[in-house]
Amino acid sequence: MHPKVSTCYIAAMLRRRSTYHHGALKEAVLACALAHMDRRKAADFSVPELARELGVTHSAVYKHFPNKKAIVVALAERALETFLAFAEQELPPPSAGWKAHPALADVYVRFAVENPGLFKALFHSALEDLAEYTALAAARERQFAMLLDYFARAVRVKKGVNARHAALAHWSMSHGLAVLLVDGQIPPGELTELPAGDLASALAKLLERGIRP
Amino acid sequence: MHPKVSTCYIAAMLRRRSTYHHGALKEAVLACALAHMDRRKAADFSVPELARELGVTHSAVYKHFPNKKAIVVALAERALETFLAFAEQELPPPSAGWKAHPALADVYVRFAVENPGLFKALFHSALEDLAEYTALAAARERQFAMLLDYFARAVRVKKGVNARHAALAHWSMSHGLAVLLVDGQIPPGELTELPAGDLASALAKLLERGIRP
DNA sequence: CCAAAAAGTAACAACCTGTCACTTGAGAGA
DNA sequence: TCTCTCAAGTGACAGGTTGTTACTTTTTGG
Repeated sequence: MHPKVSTCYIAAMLRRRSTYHHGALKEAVLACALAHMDRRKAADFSVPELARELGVTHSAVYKHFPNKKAIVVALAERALETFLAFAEQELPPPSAGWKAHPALADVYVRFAVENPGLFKALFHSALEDLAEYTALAAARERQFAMLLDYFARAVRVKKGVNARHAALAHWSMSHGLAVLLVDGQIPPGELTELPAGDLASALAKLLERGIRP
Repeated sequence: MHPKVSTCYIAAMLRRRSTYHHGALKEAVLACALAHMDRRKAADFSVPELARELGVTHSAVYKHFPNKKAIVVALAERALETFLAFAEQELPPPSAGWKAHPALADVYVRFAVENPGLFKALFHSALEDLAEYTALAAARERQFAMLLDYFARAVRVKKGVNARHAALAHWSMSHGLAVLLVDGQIPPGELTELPAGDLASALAKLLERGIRP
């Protein structure tokens, strides 16, 4: 959908453009910004640098986005869409019950590792105050609620266990692993002994087996 | 040790200083930067703004720190010290075995929530490339290793369970909860039903009890 | 007491965010 | 086809930030 290749493609197209207007700058800016967030760990980019790579003045970018924050917001919206599509494609239906949990944790972590830029955009510090972006704020709220709901369904709840708290625990576990991997605090090779493509569920099992006598 | 009050105190002292040199600017800059990182979620600050609050030219700051990164590094070093002191004061000795785990998770999360600025400094994006700050890099490496070691000791390891992986799972859980709380993704009131001052351990127990049939 | 070093200042360069007046060209309607 | 309008791009600018440099002031050690 938004492969990294497209950046170079669009950029090249732009550079040898013969027409004054190309009509693809908005998309190109998003792709380029995402590429930067994917590559650099700093989770940031500079508008003039994007514009330079796209062979355009930085003012042109501001014709499509009111400010830099809007670019991050657009990426975050895209991140929500992408995650949703990924989850729908990979996850068993919620009716699958607690067995679905490892899959959800795994999908969460894999999404982050395979799309570090989108993941960082979703939790970018520029999104702290979304007052003027109520659409994204609502969407993110909804998505987090849905996530927690899914986690809660996936958890087999014993009596006395608050399902929401258990869901928060699972979210914490998945999010922590995702963040530590994306930030490079846990080196990628660290988990190679675990079943490939199932890191989170494997860790969850370890946690479950290891914690009690 | 480094209370938030000291910022105002030092700043006031500086503002009505009669002497040309006050000899406390370095400390004042650190306190002021920490205050900013505590207050604002953005985990960032601007050197001129700090200097303005301290009644000093921004160039003066650069007499004490070669660059902005060095300020973050100094805060990160302080974070390591503070966390270590906090942990030593709060934790049972490693020989306590698996029973220590909930305490460690709890200490980790409480440290983050009570010292959001220090916690953010420790994982600040400016620390990505620590090539020229080998001291901090080594210290952080050591500390993370120690943390994982402690987690590993705290986990009761059954046969077939890789202790390091189990420790990573616990770190992920603690870190994820800390990040989500500090970033405000989990509202502070969300966990009020859980035993106060023992959030992480309560969640770990939920995780343990909830995951399996 | 004085000379050197420490600490602060002012001015500067380079970059980034964002704005504005202006220009260009593409497409719609007569 | 011609023209008019408006979206899209340009260059110049203002103000903020990082960091440097040459200069000034104060402290301090011999």
